Amino acid sequence: MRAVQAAALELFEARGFEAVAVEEVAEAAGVSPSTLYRRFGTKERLVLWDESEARIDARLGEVLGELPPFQALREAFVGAYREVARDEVELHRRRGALVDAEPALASALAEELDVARRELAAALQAAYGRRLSRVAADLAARIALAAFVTGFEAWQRSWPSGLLHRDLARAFDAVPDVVAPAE
Amino acid sequence: MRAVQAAALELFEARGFEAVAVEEVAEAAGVSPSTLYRRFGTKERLVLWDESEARIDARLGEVLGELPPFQALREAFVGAYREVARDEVELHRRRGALVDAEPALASALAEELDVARRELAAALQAAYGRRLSRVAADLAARIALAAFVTGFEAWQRSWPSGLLHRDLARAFDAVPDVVAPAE
DNA sequence: AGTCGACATGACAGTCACTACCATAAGGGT
DNA sequence: ACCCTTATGGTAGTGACTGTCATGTCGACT
Repeated sequence: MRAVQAAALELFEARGFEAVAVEEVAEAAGVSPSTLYRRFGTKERLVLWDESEARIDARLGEVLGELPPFQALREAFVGAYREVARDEVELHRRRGALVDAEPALASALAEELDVARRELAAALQAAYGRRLSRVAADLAARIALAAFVTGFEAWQRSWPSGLLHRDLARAFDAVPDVVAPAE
Repeated sequence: MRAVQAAALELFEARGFEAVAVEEVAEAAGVSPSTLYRRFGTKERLVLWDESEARIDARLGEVLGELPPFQALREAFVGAYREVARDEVELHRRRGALVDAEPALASALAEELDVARRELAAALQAAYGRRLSRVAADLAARIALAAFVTGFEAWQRSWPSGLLHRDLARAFDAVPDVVAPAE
């Protein structure tokens, strides 16, 4: 899988996402289109597929219920990226750059985040029960994802001087100011 | 356009979004597939196309710079829906129900919101200049859209007793509590 | 009235992501 | 050797979407 994604990134970076047919990626990676679709599902997931999402879920499982809802989300996202290997960070950056450059990928990312939002809201509801209304759980999940993506993009712009988990933390901490600015 | 959308909604509600081919919508509406694609662009936009978005933009133009950034966004969304005709509200509800029922439409909506987020962030930057950092503008736009959609969905669930603009206002007002809960 | 140009529409052919469906290996246990 | 499971490759389709060209319609201009 990693090898297939690597081959796909090479091709997409060189010639553009739309200009490369899935069949070419399959050939370059040495697998059949059938297998490729079975594993990745869509052309976009060749880029968006990410092993490290599991770490966010794991961290969230540890802190859910221990902290207030939004703080738990903050810790899940920030904590998950506190220790990542250097080559993995480089992969995040390449994929992020590709997403920024290709509208089709930006759209697909928006879809995936929408799915993630549903799962986060459901996890919050399960952990906090009726202490958290449906509307509040939904809002918390949406705002946390907003902070996450904003922090990630800020990190991309600050490359290579920035630290991902630090930029994420900054984005989360900026939320209260943005919502109720002193002005 | 309204007529075409009406025909599309009838078909999609009756037989499901995926089960209806664009060609069938074209025939039912009495236009050619060519024209249909030229006007709506994608199959999903047959449902998502919305005349009233212009009112949000208009209201935003009035209050941008007059209020603090997030308050301006709040007023743009809430104010735009304060006075809407009854049949138009009914159309919103039908389209919202379809979006909830059809994953393909939910994905497409996520994409459109992502585009809207970019435009909002750009408008904020233009209006507030360097008083608002890029990260803050991005966050404000994302959070406002989060509150908007959350409020819209809450309104759908409360139908027919709720008022759209009131549920929107509630969602926006819930944001500070969600971010920093007393617990 | 007649003519030209702009513009919307329709028809046609083609591309490509994606989906069944079936056949074929490749291990793994009995 | 015998299956049973699982992963893979191949093949034939579907349907959304694009590009292009021809046709009509309407208004402006002479």
